[in-house]
Amino acid sequence: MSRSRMSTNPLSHRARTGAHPPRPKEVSVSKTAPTSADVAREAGVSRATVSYVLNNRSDVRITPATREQVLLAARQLGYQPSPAARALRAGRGDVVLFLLPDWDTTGELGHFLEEVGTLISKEGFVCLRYEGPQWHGHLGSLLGKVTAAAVVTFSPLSDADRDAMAMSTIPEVRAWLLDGPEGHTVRIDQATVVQLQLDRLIARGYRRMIYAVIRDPRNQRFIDARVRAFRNLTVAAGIGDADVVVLDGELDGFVDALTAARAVNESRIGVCAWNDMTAVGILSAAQTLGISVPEDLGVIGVDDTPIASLTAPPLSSVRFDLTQDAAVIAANVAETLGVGSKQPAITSAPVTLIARASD
Amino acid sequence: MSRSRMSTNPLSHRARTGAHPPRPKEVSVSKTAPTSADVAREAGVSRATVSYVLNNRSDVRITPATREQVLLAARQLGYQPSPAARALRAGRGDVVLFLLPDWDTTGELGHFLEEVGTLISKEGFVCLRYEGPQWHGHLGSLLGKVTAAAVVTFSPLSDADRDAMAMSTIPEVRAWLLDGPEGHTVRIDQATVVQLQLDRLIARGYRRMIYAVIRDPRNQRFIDARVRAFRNLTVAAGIGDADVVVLDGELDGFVDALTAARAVNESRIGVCAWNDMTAVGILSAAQTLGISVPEDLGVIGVDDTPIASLTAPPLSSVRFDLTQDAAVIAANVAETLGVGSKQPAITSAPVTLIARASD
DNA sequence: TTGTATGCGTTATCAG
DNA sequence: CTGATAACGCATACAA
Repeated sequence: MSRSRMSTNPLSHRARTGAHPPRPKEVSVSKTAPTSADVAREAGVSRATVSYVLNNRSDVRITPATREQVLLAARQLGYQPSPAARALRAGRGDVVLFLLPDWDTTGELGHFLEEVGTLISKEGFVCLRYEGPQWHGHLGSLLGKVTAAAVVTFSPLSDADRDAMAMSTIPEVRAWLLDGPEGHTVRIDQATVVQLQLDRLIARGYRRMIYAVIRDPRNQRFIDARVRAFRNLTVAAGIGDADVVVLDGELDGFVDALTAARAVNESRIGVCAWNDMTAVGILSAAQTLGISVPEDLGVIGVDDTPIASLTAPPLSSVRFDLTQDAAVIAANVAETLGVGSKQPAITSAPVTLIARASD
Repeated sequence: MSRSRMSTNPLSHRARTGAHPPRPKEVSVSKTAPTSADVAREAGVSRATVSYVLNNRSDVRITPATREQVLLAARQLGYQPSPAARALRAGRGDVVLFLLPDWDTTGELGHFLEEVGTLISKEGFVCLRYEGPQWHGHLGSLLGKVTAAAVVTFSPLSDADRDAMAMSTIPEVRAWLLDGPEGHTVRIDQATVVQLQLDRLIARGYRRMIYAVIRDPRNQRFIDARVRAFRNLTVAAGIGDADVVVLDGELDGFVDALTAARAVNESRIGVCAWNDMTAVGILSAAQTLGISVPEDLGVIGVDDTPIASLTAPPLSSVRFDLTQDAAVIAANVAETLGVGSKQPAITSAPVTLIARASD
């Protein structure tokens, strides 16, 4: 564990800590935030009374007059309780930390996160995101800087991070969209996604299938799961002519792949695309080669992104809805935090196919 | 009287606190995190010494032996300093809060945010994002829950939020990508983006221009700025036949718009698209209508997203690079935090056109 | 060089 | 019902 105190200059942040310098206690415009003691003085009561009023506790009875005094003083001074002091006193903060993998948080996943955040905020907590690849391996440092009430992870942590997490007393809530073996975690069933694509293509008369995916290390785990599902499902469906093509993000590669596939034989090809962008590449390659969609080739994307409505022909796509899962995660967090009331049943995300013209 | 009664004795600290809550304090597996006092006891030194060693202060000299003792004890106990206590003591926390508008943080903007985060983390702070539309109007509540060292805003705050910000003692750093009038803030010059599109199209021989944009309230301010630039620039370039079409995200609308444009006359049309997705719509509409690109119609997108390489033909696109701006913002934050060393010159984001086959 | 005492702002407890 | 006061964990002048 890194015990380095980082480069924080010990002198600089002494600027506002009034340990030494004589503090001019004036009601006038001062740069230091007012404390509950200031409010108490202004209202002519004790600090305890201020605390009682501001936290409006039901087990203590305060004279309405006193209460008003306190409220007024607090408003006048613009009093805001110090989160640091509260956290120190309470033993935990009000921040729920989202540890996001290097995923694309646009679209459905973004909604999911927002939904969870909204739900949790109802319990008086605030959800902050730590995003990008930067935090990997530095979780310990992070936890040393922010007083978190809980950490929500969306994928397994690295060894170092897991250790840091275990070392701390902060609870981890797992919202693993992929890796959860069972139970207390959300699962998007990747096999269902592929199955919907295949079922549709089979229903439309395709007998020859290709799984097309753009190489992307960020999503490797998801990709692996889907490819596995594709292999299993095609075998189960008795489709012998199934293939997986891995591409990089250039049109040429798509054209080549399609050319090669057509060279084998000219039968109609059904393409299960990893996502909508991959599907766009397939459509473009087909156009380039003069292959007509959906007459000679069908393609179905995943995610139902806005672009699916803008291709020619418009793209059929599989979408999943994480709304229910958001509620599950929020409930898990609430329970972990000891503020939960209800416990929604565990559901798996509804997955549906949005049919458009690409087949 | 009782004032003098309770002197903080490092030894009695634990022993005598058990007045009310009988807290069993064992060295064994306890759920509470170890404190610096625990480390001190374990190492057989005072709390001050522990603090000195752990913050490795240069103005105090510690016996190497003692230092090792402390370090060892800290490691053994898995000691992690409490952020809450540090924040309370220091008067400010180590969290820099990014207040993100409801923007798409994929692509270049995402890189920008990561870059800023990485830079700031070098100064010992951590950047957390508060994302989505949810926080608008609730900034006060947020600031009451997290001990932030600074808040970085990317667009103007609402009145309520601005008041809350002003009420607090937390400094606001403005990284307004669009609204900054001048000076201390980052600016993506929207006019330059449009200019690059137009220059290219003019160079390729187009004399009739259309600005195409997909309706999106989230980006309205950016859209307005670009449309304004388009109008000004086409007038300045002596292009009389310039038009702006606002679409929603369905292919039909694109087809209709292009049909209408071709109905006026059959001259070649240059399309400045709001972004790559809009450009995809244009390409699809052209394909649907049998208009060949780039022979009869040219289109240039913005953002140079991965999809630009996957259309048929591949899409020319304008990209901007916010790396330098990230450094500027990071420096601003550092300066505000009083930890900054250098002050990079203010630059505006380099904007370039990536030429592909769509013209 | 190390130990002692104090305060940061909040809340809980208990005596008036 | 109110007032005084003890912690929470850390950092640091100052004394030894």
